[in-house]
Amino acid sequence: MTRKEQKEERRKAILMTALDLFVERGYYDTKITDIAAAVPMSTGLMFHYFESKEDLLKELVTMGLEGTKFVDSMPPVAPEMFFEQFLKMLFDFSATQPWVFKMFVLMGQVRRPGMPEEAREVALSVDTPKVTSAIIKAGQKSGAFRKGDPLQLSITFWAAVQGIMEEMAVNKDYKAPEPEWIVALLLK
Amino acid sequence: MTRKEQKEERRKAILMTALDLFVERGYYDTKITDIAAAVPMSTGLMFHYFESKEDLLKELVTMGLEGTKFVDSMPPVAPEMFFEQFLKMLFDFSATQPWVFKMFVLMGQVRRPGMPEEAREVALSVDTPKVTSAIIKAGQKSGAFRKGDPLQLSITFWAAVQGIMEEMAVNKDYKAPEPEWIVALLLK
DNA sequence: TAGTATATTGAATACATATTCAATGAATAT
DNA sequence: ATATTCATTGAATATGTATTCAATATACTA
Repeated sequence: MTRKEQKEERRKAILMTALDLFVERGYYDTKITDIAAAVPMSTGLMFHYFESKEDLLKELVTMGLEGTKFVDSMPPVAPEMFFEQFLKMLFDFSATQPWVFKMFVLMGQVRRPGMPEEAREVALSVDTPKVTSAIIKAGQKSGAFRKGDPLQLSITFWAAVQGIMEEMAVNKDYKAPEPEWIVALLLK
Repeated sequence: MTRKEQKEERRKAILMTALDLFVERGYYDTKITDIAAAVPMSTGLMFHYFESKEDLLKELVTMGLEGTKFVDSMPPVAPEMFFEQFLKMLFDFSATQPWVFKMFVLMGQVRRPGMPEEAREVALSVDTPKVTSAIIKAGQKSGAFRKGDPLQLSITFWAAVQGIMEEMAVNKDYKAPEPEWIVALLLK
């Protein structure tokens, strides 16, 4: 393994550790020393790999942004199926690929006011509720979805999902719910 | 107005300002100087009214705990109605008594790991999901509620509500959803 | 093997922010 | 009226934590 690859490995280890801690304890309550201790490595070395704590967050969110592209790779399905399949995938990830799941949670957290500006802008650069409101509109036409402003329904849905995922990230005793429970929010 | 009353007023003003900021920007990103500037008052004076920032948070959460008692004052209703009425009340509060609403959001936030221990313990001292799982169980008996572990359903419901309320607290363009959308999570 | 680049450490520094404090003004009591 | 208590300020201090840095070890290059 080349030195460059080594470095890349180490960077990833830091990123994954930071992701865990950011999601479990929150960005501001996670200290650089906490991340360093968990990797483990000295605190000073952290700055050999990342310019700053904010930079670390920004890189994570940028990765997360890439990740949102996997939505595009989902096979096209009817609106009635889209949300259920998406949630199924997401909740399965929570067991098989926790980092994908945590990334999703982080993206939601970083969108909130008060988070470091640069990272926040990256997180806000994809507007999921707007995208999925089109799917909801289609579902309403076909009659399976409940009446109501599609954007409001969409925001409500994703806000509920965010709340549930944060609970999952933090409460180890809590098992992922059935996707259909949550999709019921949208259906007639 | 006596001096004692004056002081009480001022304390309340600080508490309400802090509540706004804590909910909108998060506890750790809200600086004492931010609260002081918003009240407004000098930063030093803050410590004439409260021992510390953590103490301020703890007093807020203690108030919130009192507030949970208003649930007991809700007229007894059938399980199918309980959640819908509760949400209706909560969402109405978001317009008429924003502080009650924000308090609810804050309680949820302070329960999370990484928040100051004393305040967190107070917030955790009431276990809403456990309480309402009994109502869900009753609703399942009567046939209106969907199948599934009552506690898991209960946690899911409140996690979704928390997510939606945080969205409301932060996104001024977002209008409160219809309670029935969310209650659909529990119903058959 | 010698020399150069990279990785690593932990202590020193810089910085942000919570908290204290000495001084001043305003209200209340005697 | 004077004394006493409380409210208020803003600057000084303490504290916690991000960041830098000089020193050392380790890995690569020729």
